[in-house]
Amino acid sequence: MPRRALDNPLVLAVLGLLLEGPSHPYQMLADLQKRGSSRLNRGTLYDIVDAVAAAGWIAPEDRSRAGNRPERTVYAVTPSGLTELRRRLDEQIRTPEREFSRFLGAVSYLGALGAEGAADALTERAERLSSRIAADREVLTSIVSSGVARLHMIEGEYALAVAQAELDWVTTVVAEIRAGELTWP
Amino acid sequence: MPRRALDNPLVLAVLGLLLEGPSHPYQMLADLQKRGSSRLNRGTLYDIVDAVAAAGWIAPEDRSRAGNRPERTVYAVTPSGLTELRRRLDEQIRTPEREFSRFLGAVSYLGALGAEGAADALTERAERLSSRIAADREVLTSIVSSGVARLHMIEGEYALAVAQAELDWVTTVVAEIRAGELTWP
DNA sequence: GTGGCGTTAGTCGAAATCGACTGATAGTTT
DNA sequence: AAACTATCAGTCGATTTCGACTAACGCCAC
Repeated sequence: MPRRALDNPLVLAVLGLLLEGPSHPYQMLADLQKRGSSRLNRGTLYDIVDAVAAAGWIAPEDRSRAGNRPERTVYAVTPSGLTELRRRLDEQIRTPEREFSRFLGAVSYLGALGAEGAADALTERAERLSSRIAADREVLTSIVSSGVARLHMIEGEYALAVAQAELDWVTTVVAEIRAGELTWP
Repeated sequence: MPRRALDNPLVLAVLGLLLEGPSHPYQMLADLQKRGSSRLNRGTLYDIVDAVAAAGWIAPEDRSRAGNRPERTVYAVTPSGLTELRRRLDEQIRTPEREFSRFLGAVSYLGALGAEGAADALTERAERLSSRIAADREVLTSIVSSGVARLHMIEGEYALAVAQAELDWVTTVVAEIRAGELTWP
């Protein structure tokens, strides 16, 4: 009985997805990937779904098959699963955690690139970030104006806000390096 | 020969730490933890160090022991390790990745908490965030004014900037919910 | 001086995660 | 119609990560 597996952040994602309607793992994978979740392994998802089912938070609803393809097991959230979802949601929103992104890990050792190298790399990041932000913003507004409730796009707004802050920071740092205000010891 | 292990973000951290001087895993662990890195397992660190050493990017320098305690193997970066560090640094700074924090995962399903519940939880987050930001800011300025080069604290500045952006976003969303501008469908 | 407690340092079996593989269907070339 | 490719769905052995354990030291109190 996998116990530690229930710590996985995917648990929340699975519960959340199933809240919008019953689904099977393969489908969930596609949904999660469309919502941008990079690096997410199929095998892992099946393991998590099994663990969540063992915990009683979701239950198989149906074992349909289309044609002679492998059976697909369709799951739905149970009442206790709904409670658990709310509990986790509440807790994870209330308590901010220090998360360590790849980028944060990298800037820690910015010194090793030298002033030039650092300014260079940061400049490219700024460019990429800024075009990604523009694209995302466009997608977001077009979806919302097509009638989808803003609440369902709220995580997109958050991501944009954070990305914009990062962009601002990167551009000011580049400026400081170029102006000689941030010096290499 | 562990190959995938070299993808681990800890690899960069190990290389970066050793750049500041030779050290042994247990010491690195303490350093990394002091720099705020939460969730970081000792066993994992030893595994990574082994893998990095097998890749030839670091090499044992010394096997000293204090008293009759377990030997400690002191590692130092090799020339090829320095190259690799620069390569990774450059790449990770240049290419922004979509990272998925716990919080982002949670806001995606904010709906499940209801307007009241959401506003409540977000309010608490805002409070905690804001006091943490104040504390961090103070620590940062005191360190810099004590003579440590600003470049070595740059990741702290970045973290603060992002945290502040998150705080701003959370407070505006709370205000919108309370004002009935963000509605529950 | 010995009993307890916190720190130093590392090891190792168990648990979680990954990704390559299977094997079927549907559509498109050749 | 055989051959090729893409998508659907899941399984399973190999790899990675975890955390409980060992064990020695230093220090303080009783």
